[in-house]
Amino acid sequence: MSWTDERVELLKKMWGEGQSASQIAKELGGVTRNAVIGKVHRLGLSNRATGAAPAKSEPKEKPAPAPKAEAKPKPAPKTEPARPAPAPTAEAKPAAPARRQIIPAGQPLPPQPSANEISPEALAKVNEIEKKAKKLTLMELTEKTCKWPVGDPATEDFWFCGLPVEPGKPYCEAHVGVAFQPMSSRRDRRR
DNA sequence: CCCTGATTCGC
DNA sequence: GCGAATCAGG
Repeated sequence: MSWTDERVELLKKMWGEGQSASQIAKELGGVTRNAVIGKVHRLGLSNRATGAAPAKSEPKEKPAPAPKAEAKPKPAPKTEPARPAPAPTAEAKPAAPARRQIIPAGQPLPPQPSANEISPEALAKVNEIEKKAKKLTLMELTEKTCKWPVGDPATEDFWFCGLPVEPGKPYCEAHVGVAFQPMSSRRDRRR
C-alpha cells in the first residue's frame, strides 16, 4: 500500500478527530500504526491532546491549526447525581458522521450502572472525558472499548463512550470510577 | 499486559 | 519517503 491522496486525506481527517494511530491504521488497512505515525510526522501534523502529551520545550510550527473547543473549568455544572448524562448533546463538531438512530423502542431507561452518591471529582472527570468519547454504536463496541452508555437510548443522542478501556474492565478509567462504587460512603450510615 | 505516540535508521 | 524496531510513557 502506498500513501495515495485519499489515504492521506483520511489520515489527516481521523488524526484531526483525535483517532489513535492504531485506529487509523485499522481503518486504512494495509498499514501498521507505526506507518501511520511515521506519516503523521512526515506530514508535519503531530501534536494532539491524547493520553500522552509531552510538552516539548521546542517551538514547533503548526501549519494545521486544529479547531479545538476548549472548555473552561466549569462550562456546564450539571449536578447529575446518578445517571451518566441524559443531557442534550447538541454540540458543533467539525466532522461528526451522522449516526443513524438506534433502538426506536420507547422503553424506560435500562438499568444503568449508577450510584446515588458518587464523588464529585469522578463525575467531573466523566463529564470531561465524555467530550472526547468516540461515540460508538452498539455494533462498534469491542472488548477494548468503554461500554458506558451515554444519553437516552430512545433518542439519537445515544452512544457508547468507546474510549480505551481499563484493561480487564468494561469501562474506561473515568467510567470505571463511577461504575464501581465500593459502596463505602453509603454503607456507613449509622441508622 | 494493555495501550499510546516519538524516534531512529536501514531500505 | 517509508515503516519496522525501538524507545518512552500511561
